[in-house]
Amino acid sequence: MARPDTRTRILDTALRLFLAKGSEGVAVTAIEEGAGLSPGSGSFYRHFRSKDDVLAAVVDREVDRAAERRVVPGASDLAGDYLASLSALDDLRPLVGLLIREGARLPHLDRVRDVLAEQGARLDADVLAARMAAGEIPQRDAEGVASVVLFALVGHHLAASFFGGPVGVDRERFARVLASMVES
Amino acid sequence: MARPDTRTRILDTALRLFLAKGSEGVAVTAIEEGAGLSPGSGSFYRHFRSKDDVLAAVVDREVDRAAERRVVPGASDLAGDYLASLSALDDLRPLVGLLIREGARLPHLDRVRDVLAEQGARLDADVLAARMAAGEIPQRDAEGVASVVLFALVGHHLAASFFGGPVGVDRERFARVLASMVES
DNA sequence: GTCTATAACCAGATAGAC
DNA sequence: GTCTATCTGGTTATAGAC
Repeated sequence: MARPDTRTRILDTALRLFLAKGSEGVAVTAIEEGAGLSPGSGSFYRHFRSKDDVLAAVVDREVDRAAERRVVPGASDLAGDYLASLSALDDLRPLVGLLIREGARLPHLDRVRDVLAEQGARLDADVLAARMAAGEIPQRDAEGVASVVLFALVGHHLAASFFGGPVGVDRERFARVLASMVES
Repeated sequence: MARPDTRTRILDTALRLFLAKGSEGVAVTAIEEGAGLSPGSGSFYRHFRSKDDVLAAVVDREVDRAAERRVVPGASDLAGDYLASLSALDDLRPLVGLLIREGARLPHLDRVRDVLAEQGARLDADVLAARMAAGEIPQRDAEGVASVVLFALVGHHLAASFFGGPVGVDRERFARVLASMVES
């Protein structure tokens, strides 16, 4: 595994530092240093026009990575579905981290939102409504249940992401309990 | 209602700007301007030693406000409880916003965590376990259910906070559905 | 306590040699 | 493509008059 090229090393370093300190708190000098370039040299600028430019490129790359992921279609049971969703959220972690730290300042916010929405689409109220109609799960406000499930999963993920580790019960147990609350 | 004193105006302005842009992105000049002082004058420094100092003071004030709030003890029904919890989270919004934007850079992080934990304590697994034992709600993994409830509420709140408005179903409906999922 | 003025510093970005 | 060196602008923070 050869050393990645300079552009890639800059992107990797920038992502890491932006997540740790926010883009405002990171000097181009520090990015150069982290990428193995001489700090203070303008070598960074042979690859990106500005710090905003590299932020946009970092976001683009993360969105691309997120978009590439194929969403597995409805698995066997609900608990499995929810566990898979938590894993999918894991993959989105760097992107979500950027979103949280940079807020509305992020470029391409529309595209980011689209990709996140697509990832969340599988937790659709329609699927729940169909299962309710089929009598597989109890009749309830399908849209409301979908909303509860979505926010429970996202909340669990955000807490783990924010505190840097698992919070509360582990994810298998979490998915199991959540499924049981939907199913009965 | 007289105009607040300068120190208070500085704190108010700093909170607003920090939430909007993050503390790194806010110049002391801008805080002075927002507080009705002449931008570029060092008048700010008659009240705070530095920008970090005012950040600490802003956090302190928000934590104090959060700590002052009395948590209403277990109300009549679960849905009412959950609705009250969402309102309590609303009050914490500025503090949570700071936490999200500033991350680990925040001073007094321990105290912040303590206050937030206290606010969340009412969603205790013990209460659920007692109701399960009393036969009021179905027997389930009480700790797991408490975790799901907590993250659902927090997730709902964070999404609303982040996107600047209600997301998905309204909170009454959300609380009602969540309660029904716990109760049956 | 607020102002004008300014010092000291640091970060973003560029020039030109190699 | 990377380096040394530097320009430039903006930000923190201070000095001293009022």
